[in-house]
Amino acid sequence: MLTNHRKQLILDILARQGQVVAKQVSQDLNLSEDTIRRDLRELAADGLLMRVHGGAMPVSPTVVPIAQRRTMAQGEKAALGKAAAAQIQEGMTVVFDGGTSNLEIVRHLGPARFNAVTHSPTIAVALEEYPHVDVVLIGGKLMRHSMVAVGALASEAIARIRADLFFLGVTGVHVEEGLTTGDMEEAAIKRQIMARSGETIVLATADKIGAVSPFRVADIGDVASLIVSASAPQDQIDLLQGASVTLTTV
Amino acid sequence: MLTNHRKQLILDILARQGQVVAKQVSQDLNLSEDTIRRDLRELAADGLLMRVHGGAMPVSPTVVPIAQRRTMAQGEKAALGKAAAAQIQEGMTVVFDGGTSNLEIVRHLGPARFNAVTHSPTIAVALEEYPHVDVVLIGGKLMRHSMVAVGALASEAIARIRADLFFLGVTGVHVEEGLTTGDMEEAAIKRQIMARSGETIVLATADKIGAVSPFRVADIGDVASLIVSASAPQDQIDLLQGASVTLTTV
DNA sequence: TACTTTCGTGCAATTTCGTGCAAATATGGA
DNA sequence: TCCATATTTGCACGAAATTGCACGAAAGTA
Repeated sequence: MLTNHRKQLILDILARQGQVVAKQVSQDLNLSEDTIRRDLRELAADGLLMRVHGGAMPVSPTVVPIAQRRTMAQGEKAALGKAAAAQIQEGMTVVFDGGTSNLEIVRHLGPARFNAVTHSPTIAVALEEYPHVDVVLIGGKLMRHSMVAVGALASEAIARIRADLFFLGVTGVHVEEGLTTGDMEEAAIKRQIMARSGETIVLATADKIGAVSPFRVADIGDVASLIVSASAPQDQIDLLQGASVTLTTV
Repeated sequence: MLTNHRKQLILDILARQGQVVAKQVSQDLNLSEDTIRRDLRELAADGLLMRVHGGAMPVSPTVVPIAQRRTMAQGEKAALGKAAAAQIQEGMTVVFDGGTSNLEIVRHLGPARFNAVTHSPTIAVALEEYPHVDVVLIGGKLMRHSMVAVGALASEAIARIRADLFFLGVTGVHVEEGLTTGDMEEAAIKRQIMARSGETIVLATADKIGAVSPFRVADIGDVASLIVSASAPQDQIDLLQGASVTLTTV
């Protein structure tokens, strides 16, 4: 590993997350903390960041407009994405379903190295900016509106995968009708990925709670965890709490 | 091994991986580190790269290789893309390789209905806005910088395809060295797609004419047509006209 | 205050760098 | 063809850079 390359990496992390933790980086790169601290000192001497106890912060808010905008404009989906991204641990294999909610997870990924699997080219493109994440793309016929690969090709590829985590995207979350989506092919693929994954997590914005779409993917009890927006109607949240699922509201 | 050839190779590695490690290159090419270091020194003197301890980095510290290439040769690529898009006929099955040139083809697609196949999620996303085009995505392990799927998964999927047309992307077009690219896996996939396609068309911007990258995809005579920028050096164009290939300059 | 974590400095081990030099190879002219 | 010259390559060796560790100081936490 080249020193300059490592420094760029540190600046990348800073730009993306708004902070750098020396210990974290040293573990990620498998180097001593001394080395990382030396880098931080030198970068600080160049005015590229500001040292703080434990790591570093951006030198000024305007230098990292991207990172700041992200933390400032935290809409409902961004908050859900952040909570979901926190579930990803070093070394995991994680499947990302398509959809804007899952895209929001990718936008809030931390520094953990893991293997990503997705059948959504949109998600794959978004993952490009994380050099420490290995990406496997699932191919197949692309659905027109949802932009996810389905069909026999996708099915075969998924059969080869064993994942730890699956972020499932649905258009309806209903206590009795379960998790539903608008296309039969997509529902089938989602079911198949669930079967190949250790845990399934569903992100649901307020508008999806209590909604029902034509095709059922699974029952609510089939997923390990449900991350819902706290802005959803209280009565719907109460109903979900009756179901046998870990409910997280953000 | 020619000195200039080796230097070109080093620049290619730099563009592809964003860094060059002297030790690594010397082992790959079975040469002493001294030789590689000398090359690096000379390339640095020409301002083509920046020396760092252990190897070299791009001249601009924050340059992302793929992003750089995206902004390069804007008008030239658009013209090439337009000419290539005109080759697509109603009902065809067309494979799009990755790369910015092929992205430009997608941006200039006409109204013809056809089936698109691609192993590049970037291309797939760009195809979304054409509702009359059916898209099949080829999955696999995603290469870091070029963002195309490779490996066994991709290979198996390609084996199922029969296409009429293949828009091949390469980083080097040389009369004697043929069509070359910077990664072995990618070269293998490209070859396989060629074998499954009726006709192969190569788009080449001026900077690729006469260039040679480490891994050969095919000979120039193996492709049906070559669409090159008229702004390429005349002597290089003359050389290509001697080859047995349909040459279109735009 | 007591305890833990992080910081900075000095130091030694390792890696990489630059230069000089000699051998091998390529070039060019008689 | 043969010889002189220029270029390229590999090696040796001292210099410089990088890295990890030790240890006392400083900062943060309860």
